[in-house]
Amino acid sequence: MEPVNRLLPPSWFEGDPVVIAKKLLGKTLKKDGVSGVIVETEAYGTDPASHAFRDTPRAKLMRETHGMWYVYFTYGMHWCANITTNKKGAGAVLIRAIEPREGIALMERRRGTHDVRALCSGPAKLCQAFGITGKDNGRALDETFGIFDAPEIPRTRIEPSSRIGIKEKTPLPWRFSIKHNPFVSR
DNA sequence: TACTGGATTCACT
DNA sequence: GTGAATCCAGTAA
Repeated sequence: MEPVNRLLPPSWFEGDPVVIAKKLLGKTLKKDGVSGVIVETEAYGTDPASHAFRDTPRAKLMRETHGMWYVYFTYGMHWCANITTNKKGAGAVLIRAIEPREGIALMERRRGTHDVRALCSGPAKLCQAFGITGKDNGRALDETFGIFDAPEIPRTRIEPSSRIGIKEKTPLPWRFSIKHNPFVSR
């Protein structure tokens, strides 16, 4: 049994992104006094839906690191936070939703809402609530911005996701979420 | 250099 | 359910 509230080391993120994505559920994300429990993740490898599908500069982190933050900008206004995973092949896990725990007042200010369920129920929402931006891209996970162990082992459901993934009929990416949790996206 | 479309969210109908 | 917001990485020329 692993000790509770331990900062997960980079080696913890070395492996198959699908496996890591599932194991991340129930773990705690902490950043500068704000924290919450991860309730939804998505795994990306080298499938067509993944940035690493092509060998581009942006995907360098996914191809060459594990246990680091990969933060990218999308739709002209949103940030999305991933953790790189796979040492041998490209991989990353997108954090899609979080159940807020600490620093809720700060999250509410950043998000401009008092609806707790709307604070982190989406990849771009949680980045706004946690103050995650492009400045965090390429950072190593540490005590101030990292993933911590949690005692509970959540029940999960597994489903194929992403419009691209479905359209291209690829098995990836895979989305994982804690069953019946009200803080998941959609 | 000039498009094109996106791992999203929100307001509006 | 639909469309706008809005910037950047990637691609084509």
